[in-house]
Amino acid sequence: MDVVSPDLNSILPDEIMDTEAIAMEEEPTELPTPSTQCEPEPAQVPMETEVPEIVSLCSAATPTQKTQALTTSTTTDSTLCRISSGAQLLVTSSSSPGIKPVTTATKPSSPVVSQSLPKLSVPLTLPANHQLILNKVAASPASESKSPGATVLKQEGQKLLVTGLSKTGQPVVLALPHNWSKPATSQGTGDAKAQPQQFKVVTTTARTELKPVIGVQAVSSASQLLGTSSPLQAQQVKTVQITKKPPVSTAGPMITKLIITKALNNKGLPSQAPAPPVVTGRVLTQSAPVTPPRSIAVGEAITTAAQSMTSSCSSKVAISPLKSPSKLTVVSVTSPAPSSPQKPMPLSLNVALGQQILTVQQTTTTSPAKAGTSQSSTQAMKPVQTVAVGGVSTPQFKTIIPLATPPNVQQIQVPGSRFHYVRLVTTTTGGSTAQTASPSTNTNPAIQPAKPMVMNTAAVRMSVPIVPAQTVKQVVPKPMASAAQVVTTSQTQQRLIMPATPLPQIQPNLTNLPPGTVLAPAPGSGNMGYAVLPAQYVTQLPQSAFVTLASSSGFSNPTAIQTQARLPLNGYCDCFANGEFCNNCNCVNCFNNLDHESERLKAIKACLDRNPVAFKPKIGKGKEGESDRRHSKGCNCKKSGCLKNYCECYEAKIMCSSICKCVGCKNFEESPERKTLMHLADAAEVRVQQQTAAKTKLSCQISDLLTRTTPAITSGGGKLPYTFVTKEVAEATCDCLLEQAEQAELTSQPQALAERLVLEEFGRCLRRIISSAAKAKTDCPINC
DNA sequence: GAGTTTGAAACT
DNA sequence: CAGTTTCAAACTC
Repeated sequence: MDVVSPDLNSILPDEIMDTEAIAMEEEPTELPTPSTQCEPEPAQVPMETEVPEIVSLCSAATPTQKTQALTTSTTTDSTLCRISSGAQLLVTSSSSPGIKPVTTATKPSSPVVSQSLPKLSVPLTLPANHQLILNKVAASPASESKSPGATVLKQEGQKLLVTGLSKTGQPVVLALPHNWSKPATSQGTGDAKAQPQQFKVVTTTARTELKPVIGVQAVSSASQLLGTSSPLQAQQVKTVQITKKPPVSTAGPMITKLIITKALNNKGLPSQAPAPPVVTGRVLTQSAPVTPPRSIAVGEAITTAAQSMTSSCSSKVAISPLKSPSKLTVVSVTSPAPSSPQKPMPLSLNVALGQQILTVQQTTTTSPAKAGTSQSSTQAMKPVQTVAVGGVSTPQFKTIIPLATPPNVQQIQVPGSRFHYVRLVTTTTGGSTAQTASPSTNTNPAIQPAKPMVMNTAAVRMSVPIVPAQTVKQVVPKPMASAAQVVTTSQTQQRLIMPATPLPQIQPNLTNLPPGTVLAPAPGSGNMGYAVLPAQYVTQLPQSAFVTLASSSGFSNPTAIQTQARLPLNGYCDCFANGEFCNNCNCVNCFNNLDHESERLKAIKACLDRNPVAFKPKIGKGKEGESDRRHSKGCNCKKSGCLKNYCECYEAKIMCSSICKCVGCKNFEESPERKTLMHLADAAEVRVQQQTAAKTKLSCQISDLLTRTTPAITSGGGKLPYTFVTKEVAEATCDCLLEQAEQAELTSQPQALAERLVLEEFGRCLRRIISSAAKAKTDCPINC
């Protein structure tokens, strides 16, 4: 099960994330090829379906397991967490309070990985209470690792790697050990078979809409993290289920964070570019002080989280929504209940992205015998697991934020904040000693040892919002060891991937971790300011800049906000509203950039002060029991009848609801005007499709002729062969002409104009035929 | 492309 | 909370 289906990789975004902060190396070819058995099923379920079909991605997953997974997914009584389409995926488990920095190193067995994260490791020594900026701009997708700034996720063996070069040319590698679900420590736990570790994917179909509105990125990111190679159909939601493995290090509590973000938008990125597998996930694991430093793959991190859960720690996963067509992938973390009698605890997590709800299944290993169970001495405390997707997607960027490995992690609850923050302090690690999550010594031969992924990181402190507390339902066992789950300090392993595609209008209604969101320091909890930076930030950031955000003292000083320059940072800027830095927009005197970092942060703070939900998606799920999306605030249209794009409801292709204050609304189900508009829109779309198809057909016909007919073209430059005008070409041409005529008719063009349009179209067709013939003549003079 | 309309957000 | 102002997108010509 450790295996991540290669198919999943296809899901990976075209864009390549550029993470300068992360250094990664590709694994040696030794890695076993990923099992092909686990092919994500294309099953599609409406995105809003809360209980998506689960598909096992793991090779190890047996049909039975699939069935289980599905069954568990349907379970609703367990912990439910809604994940908004944030750009972040965060998995954390709290552990013991001890906050010792732990060094992380790759597994000794895996020599390769231990190379560094040059940038992070060295320069990133952050002063306490400071933050780390993680986002990075995606580079051109096509170029893969060769192109700087491109981060490519590769799956080798069962490992998932992200490799690439940052813009600065520094290697970036993210790896998911195939056995990531296994405990980091190579404890000869039971055989893998006994404990099925699986990835399961739940696929749901998103509703098909002209405009995919929902932050799909989050999903895709998650999928990337999983390393699935199968291409995701647009509008699919996938849930990955991970079976927990026994805790790795028993020494101490561990906290694992996983943040995944992805940017959908391809501004400036060639949308057509082939999508190389991209890795967006990174996980850092922090072992307890006692345990040796090590680096952990994502899977492992999750496992760790599960462990922590068992130890009455809460693990949280936040998935930021990415604006992707309609894919949503949720990674569920399965946590075994160590202390408890191995009863499987199905925890279902619901993720809502805009209108989408994902169910994340959490299964716990049922058999105690399995894995060398962690030493979780803690009692049978029910772990709290939270999955949240939130954040603002930034279209243009993907960000992977590597977190230093074994840093101290503190979960901090900021009063008044919906977000939980984790403070991470990582120490630079030589990296040589670190162990990979999947020990080669694994007792289960079936499980391929995960290749160690080494991430060197300098001491870094990172503050990351884990989960918006309010947005996520948490099931907290009464017998919590410590009441303050949220504010707990623990050591963790972390990886951050920051997001970012903006979902300007449609975002998950629940949790949002808006990139660019800055939260004031928790008065009582700490002196730290918290911020989530948009991916663009990274691009603008010089290496050293990663730290700069941390120092933003503006948070601590609320009064400073008052002075913020309103200028470009005002709410009118969509970039800013989306939590992004301005890039290629038309802003004048723009302050929404790194050059005006402090002003920007202040503005963000000010916005949040004014409107705590300023960065939340406007379109969310309706009231309980309502399946349709609706505008969170409702529109206020007066003249447009809510049938123009001025209306936010109409623009989002949703009906106005009772909360709207619009006047003369015609945007309701039975509205004839609305129906007419919809009909016209559909008709227009059909026409465009037909026209495109006709042109495509013509091109194909011509191309086909060129390849197979080798007509009697005289090399001497004689007449262009009329033989090109074959029956097929003639038919295709006629199609084009008819289409043109139809279009003219539909648009009520005068006959004269219609005729002219048809003739012009005919002229174009002829030119194309002639051009193609001439080209053929030139290209194959010999044959001719 | 310029000008107008529109409604959200900011502001008072 | 209501009215006004500002703004940029949507729309029209």
